Amino acid sequence: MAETSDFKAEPPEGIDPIGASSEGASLYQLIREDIIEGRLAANERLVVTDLARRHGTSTNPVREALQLLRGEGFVTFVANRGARVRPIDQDFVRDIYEIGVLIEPALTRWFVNMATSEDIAELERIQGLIEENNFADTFRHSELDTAFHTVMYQRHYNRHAAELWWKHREVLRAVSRRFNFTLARRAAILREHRELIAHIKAGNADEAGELISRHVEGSGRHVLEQMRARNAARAG
Amino acid sequence: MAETSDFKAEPPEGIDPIGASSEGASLYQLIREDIIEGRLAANERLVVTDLARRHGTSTNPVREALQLLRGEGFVTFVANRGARVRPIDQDFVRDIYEIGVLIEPALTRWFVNMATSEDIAELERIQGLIEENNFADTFRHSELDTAFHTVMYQRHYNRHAAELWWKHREVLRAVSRRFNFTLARRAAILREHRELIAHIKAGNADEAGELISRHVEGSGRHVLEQMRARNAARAG
DNA sequence: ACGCGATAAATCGTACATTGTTTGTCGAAA
DNA sequence: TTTCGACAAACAATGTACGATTTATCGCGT
Repeated sequence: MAETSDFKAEPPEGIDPIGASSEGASLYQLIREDIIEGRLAANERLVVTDLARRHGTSTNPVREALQLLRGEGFVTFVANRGARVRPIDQDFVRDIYEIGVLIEPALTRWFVNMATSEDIAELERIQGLIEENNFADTFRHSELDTAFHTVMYQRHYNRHAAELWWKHREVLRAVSRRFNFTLARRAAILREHRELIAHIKAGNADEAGELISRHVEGSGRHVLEQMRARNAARAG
Repeated sequence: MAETSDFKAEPPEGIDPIGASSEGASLYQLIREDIIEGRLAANERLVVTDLARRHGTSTNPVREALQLLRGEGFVTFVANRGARVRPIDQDFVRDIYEIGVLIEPALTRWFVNMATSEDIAELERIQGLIEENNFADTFRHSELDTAFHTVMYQRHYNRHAAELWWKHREVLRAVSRRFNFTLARRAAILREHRELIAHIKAGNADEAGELISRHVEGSGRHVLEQMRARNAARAG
């Protein structure tokens, strides 16, 4: 499939939660992206009439999209006062990184024991693109990094865990795109990916799991540090 | 608060995801319970008109409730074909138990380091009620057991993880109520709870985490075994 | 038994009514 | 003059009704 060099991260199969009415589905996606990408401010009111006008539909599809987003946790509701954008703040990001630290090692261990040579080739190919890009294009790195991990988690039998990972990843991807990578972090990412591939080749499931745990934790620490810095800059 | 002996499990604070319109909220809860408790069969069609008539409202609140349930994963949608009940089958249950095995130990370790003497007294009180009930009333055991773990996870700083646990727990509670506990499982539950309290008192966070891991895994194995048995009985 | 077309049924979008909330103005008291 | 509160008008959320379009059902003819 993605033989071209422009990578677009795709969800693991069977995850796509869309399927609403054509109108509703696209509305859901649009609003959701606006939230994740930060185009809608934290706690901003989501006025049904406005959204309907802005997207050229009537109010009902908007209302349904908002409920869907509520169920997924991106929107909060207060009775008779409508919807607001759930803030994607440091606590939010920390929470989902910590959950990742708990879940991803298990997914990784399973993958190591199930990996085919095609899987490994694919990982090495993506890793090649990552090193080639070398953080020049932040967006591209973000997509490639996501693709790298998707190869590992894609086929896991625990669809709930895989779906959870993907939903979290979509948020983190958008958040981390807003920042630059420190030199130290760049080096760590490349090193850890290479080390991970080595462990997979050797069939060292536990070592790979350990490594992923540190990888995710380091990634979380890095992003949170950046968020803190930006907040401090904004406040000071 | 719950000084009376009839326990009703309550969610950790700040979790309640309701807050829709008065109609919509209750509708959401009613349909959700019908799914979790198994009153609506797996893959059953959820016809908006029927649900509206049955609950004495118009269709719009139903549609919104269904979207909310979709976001939470209890309902699946196909475009132009409406909603169906997501089956709560063995895979589903296995998936969320496995996630529990990964997450609950971390929540437990944190609790052990934060537990006050009031917390411990509360745990011992609930454990007393559990032993007093001694599985005579399955429903009651289910509520008490949930309350026991809620005491531990309630105040965790990672609200996402606590919320995830609670949502999973609501499903598992309903599922496990459909079965009886084997004598072996009864003994294990009581023993592990007592042992857990001892670890908490001693401040042994890691041991408590280890124990919870086994506790959840054992619980999952037990429920899955029962589901398998019932399925086999139904098939044969 | 097997298409196949008519009919029934359900989803989905639109428009509207009702109810509750927010806002802004006016006037009186400090 | 400023502040506070009552009141009214605008606004927005929530519920209802309805029509258009798609999907499911059923009976008929082959």
